[in-house]
Amino acid sequence: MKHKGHTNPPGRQKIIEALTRLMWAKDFHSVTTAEIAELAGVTEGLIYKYFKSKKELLYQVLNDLFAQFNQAVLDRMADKASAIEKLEVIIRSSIEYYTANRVFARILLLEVRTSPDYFRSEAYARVKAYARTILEVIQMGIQQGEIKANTDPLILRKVILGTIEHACLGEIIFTRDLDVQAITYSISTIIFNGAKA
Amino acid sequence: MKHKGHTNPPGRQKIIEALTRLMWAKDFHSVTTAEIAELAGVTEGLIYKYFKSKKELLYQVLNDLFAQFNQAVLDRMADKASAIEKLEVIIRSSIEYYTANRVFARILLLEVRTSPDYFRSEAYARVKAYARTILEVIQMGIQQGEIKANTDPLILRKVILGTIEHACLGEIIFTRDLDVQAITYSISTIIFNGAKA
DNA sequence: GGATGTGAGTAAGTATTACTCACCAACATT
DNA sequence: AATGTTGGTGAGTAATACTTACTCACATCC
Repeated sequence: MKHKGHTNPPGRQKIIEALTRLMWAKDFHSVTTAEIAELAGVTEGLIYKYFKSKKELLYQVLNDLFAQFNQAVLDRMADKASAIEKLEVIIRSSIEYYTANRVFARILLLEVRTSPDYFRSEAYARVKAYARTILEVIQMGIQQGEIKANTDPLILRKVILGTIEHACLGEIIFTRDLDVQAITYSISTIIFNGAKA
Repeated sequence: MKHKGHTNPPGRQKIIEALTRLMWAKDFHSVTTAEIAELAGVTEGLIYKYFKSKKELLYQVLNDLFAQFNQAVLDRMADKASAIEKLEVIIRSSIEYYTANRVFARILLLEVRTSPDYFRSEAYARVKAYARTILEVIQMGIQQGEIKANTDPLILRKVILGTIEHACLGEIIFTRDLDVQAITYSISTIIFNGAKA
């Protein structure tokens, strides 16, 4: 019998937690279903009751984690009036959250992107919605005259997201610590004021 | 007997070519050693004569491809005098090369980064050397007064590399085409002149 | 010109892995 | 009392990455 996905039984939650914990130590591919089942205290078969595949399990984990991340950023953005302030909050919050939740960051920025299935998943739909929010902030900034009128909003978003991701990747992979305030300031300065003298 | 790696016999080259060709159609993990061997016209055992593991094979493929990429960019940078011009060449060449060689880009930006072994590989050493070259260009630009003196060179590099990668990722994954000239111009404008009005 | 070693390649394994399927035991609902 | 649904088990299975023992061809050296 197949699970319909309208409940959240303890076994299911244990499986999600087990994968998340195991991914502190190694990458997704190196984690086996046997390990997950053992740590969760269930049988391997149960994993496939709740998730179509090992990958699908990963996407669900990401989906849960991203929902939290998204909410955290939106909350912090709420009280900022100007578009540039909002974008600064996005930069600072992302870096903060990524470094504080390395497993989440690794899943989002590295593990899922390799396979095409991800881009049809619920998790990716959430990521897309988040990206749209950023785009709207940029467009608002242009309308209000805060951001140069000739700026391509899609490209500015790429600059912002790409920079954030690249800035965190090194620290995530090598588990180095970084000074969130200093990096946020440096990034904002370059993106908003330009590098040219 | 183990292979010592001082020659490049036909079998070895066939294996590398086979993996590269197979990765046009699917991601690395979905490509099996059986498939590689069949397309190369050799036995599975031979793969493990020349490569310690399937991953090691991937790193070697990347190593070869990155060497070409690196050389192509350096050649194009050679005749540019100013630092900003050099950086523009880097941006344009990267985007051009990534979109023209999607398999290379996918390996470099997506497939290898998931496992820690990569960061100890020869291929990664090459990538690091390339990154150092970019850093030197930025430092030169600061010394010559082209780039703002208070710019953090490491952060500017992150902005440039992060933006390039993010800009290409979407197009690589969804195999969309992009206007290299237009995107290069937009990116350069934002990074060098800033987004703020 | 036999002995010795070495590089290129094969063939037949093996342990592990992701995934399946039939089944069980409660507990609702009809 | 019959029927279905949910949460969970346990014994499988095909396929996969990797290993080991083995050829064959060809240099080189005394």
